[in-house]
Amino acid sequence: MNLLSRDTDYAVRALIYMATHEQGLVSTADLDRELKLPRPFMRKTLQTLQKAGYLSSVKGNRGGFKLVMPPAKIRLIDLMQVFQGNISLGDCLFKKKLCTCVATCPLRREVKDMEEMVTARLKAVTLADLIRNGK
Amino acid sequence: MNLLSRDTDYAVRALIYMATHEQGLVSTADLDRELKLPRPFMRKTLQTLQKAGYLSSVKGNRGGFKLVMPPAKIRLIDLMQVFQGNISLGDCLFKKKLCTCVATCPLRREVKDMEEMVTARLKAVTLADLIRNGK
DNA sequence: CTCAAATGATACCACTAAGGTATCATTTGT
DNA sequence: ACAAATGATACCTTAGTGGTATCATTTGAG
Repeated sequence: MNLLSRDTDYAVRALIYMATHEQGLVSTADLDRELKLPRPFMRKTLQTLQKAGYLSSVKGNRGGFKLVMPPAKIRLIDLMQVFQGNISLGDCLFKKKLCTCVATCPLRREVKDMEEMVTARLKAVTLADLIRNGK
Repeated sequence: MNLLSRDTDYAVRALIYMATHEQGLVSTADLDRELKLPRPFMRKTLQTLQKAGYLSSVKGNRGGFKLVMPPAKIRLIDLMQVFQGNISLGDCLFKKKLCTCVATCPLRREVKDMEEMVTARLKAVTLADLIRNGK
């Protein structure tokens, strides 16, 4: 299982790079060179980050992306939400016709508890934290 | 996302039923009637539980399954392991050629920490706990 | 002015795992 | 003898993930 999807992972890597190399615009090609990640995928990821308000973009030759949000304000949980939707550890099973059985609801309660622990942690972690811990 | 797979969920339901209705053998048909779950799927699940040592089985007419392990010894994490393999929140991304980038390893560390919180909790919960909390 | 280099938008593709079904063989109480 | 049960196993369908391709548009540099 994976708490983080590939999108989220790549996004974090890209953002860390951009935050620690403040030299104007960074293009997909640059990131490809630096991070060795599949280029078209990364491109899509950056576009998403731009739409979500983390990056500004400049089109045309010598164009690229630029980080426009301070790393301390970029929470891991928000990035996950952008790429993976709402975080939940007990997704679909709730919606279905299951859980009519009272006896198993404690199971759901357990899962819900764990979900809260995890989301609390995710809310606390920012890009700035990740950069700090990486040094 | 789902911490528990359907197998695990069904298994828990079945085991709770069998633990709280100690009346000899329980057949797939019985469980189908009681829990309203897809019968052939449940059957496969019970066979797996049998192979894993939680149930004994009797073939033939009037046959069925019987719980052979005390609920207090049945840990949620073990059931999950049976149906879902080793529990992990940061699976595949580790194995790949990623994570060469030092800067993002703090991300992995975060995930690992959360994974430890969750597994600690899962280890602590037994079928007996779930039954107790359901009353 | 032209062209290459970049993003915007979007459609498409392949693979895998999860959830579920079907079938045939075997056993056994009635 | 037969129906009712499990054992074993193969198959199917679907959705999500990871990834590619394409066309349009913009723009700095020669």
